Amino acid sequence: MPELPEVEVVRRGLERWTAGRTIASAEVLHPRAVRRHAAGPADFAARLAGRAVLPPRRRGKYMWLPLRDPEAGPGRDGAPAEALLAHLGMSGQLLVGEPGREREKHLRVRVAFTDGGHDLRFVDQRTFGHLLVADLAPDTYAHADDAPGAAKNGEGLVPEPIVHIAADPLEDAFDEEAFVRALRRRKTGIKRALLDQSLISGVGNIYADEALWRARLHWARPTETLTRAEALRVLEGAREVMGAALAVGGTSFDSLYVDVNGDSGYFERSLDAYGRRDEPCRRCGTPIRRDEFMNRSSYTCPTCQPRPRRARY
DNA sequence: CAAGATTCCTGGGGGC
DNA sequence: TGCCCCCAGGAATCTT
Repeated sequence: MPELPEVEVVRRGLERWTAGRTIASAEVLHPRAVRRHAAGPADFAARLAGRAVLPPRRRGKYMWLPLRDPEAGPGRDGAPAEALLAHLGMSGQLLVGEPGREREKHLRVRVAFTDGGHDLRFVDQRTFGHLLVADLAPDTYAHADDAPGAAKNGEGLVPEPIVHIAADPLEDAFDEEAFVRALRRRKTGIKRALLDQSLISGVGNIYADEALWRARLHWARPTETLTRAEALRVLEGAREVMGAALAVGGTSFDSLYVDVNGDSGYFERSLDAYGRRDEPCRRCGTPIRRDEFMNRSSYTCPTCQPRPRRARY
């Protein structure tokens, strides 16, 4: 399941393989893959054809390729106005490879480039992921002191459909104090808050459990009872675990999460809580417990992460 | 308005 | 061996 580290691995692959190239054409093989592009698949393809792609950017689990008109000469500020926005959902893959290779079974969108080199394919078995072309809007999380000239790569801009997505904890723009304040103002359980992308982005079910295990907090802990120190501990746990996962190429349980070259990450063996039902806690040896919550699994150590007397879901 | 429930989707795997 | 059912879960959209 692609969360922040997995998406970042893909973003880096795109940076290497697509930045600076010009799109020749795009082909939508399954309309559901572009369902959030309101103007429809034909408009989606038309907006990509002939555009050059700038280095990819990412916020949380979303990534985007700012688009530029290659013929735009001097006299304009050169700042991109639109971007190709992608979310991988549960099973989405962005793959780069030889144009002539066989079509993947769940190929949804194919993008060809004017140089005739490697193409870009969006493959998605469960079709929870999607692509769209969107206007770029000012980023409310951006620092005001961005370097001059940065705008030409779309810095300080974010696709309009994701302006409500909070900064992620690996961004410079992430405001720790604002996060702690917002978290403690909520009246819900800590895990639900971590999964709410408008508070902190990039955290999904796997890394939420890992961050909580590191912080020694139970998933049903009411946010309004968290101390400042506890809130910072969860944040630190999230940063550490996602940073460690990124360093080894992300987490992969099967062939559904892969980088742009189709290779899997190695972080699964390093998980401390997620998926470890009945296995000994790596801190204290107590068997890890699985609970059901929000129609998904939550894994905790009953000793290190005792259930609060007053639980919130 | 905020919190919680519902909804979309497909193939792998377990049970019988 | 085959079939049925459950399960995985991000986030928009809904209901309360």
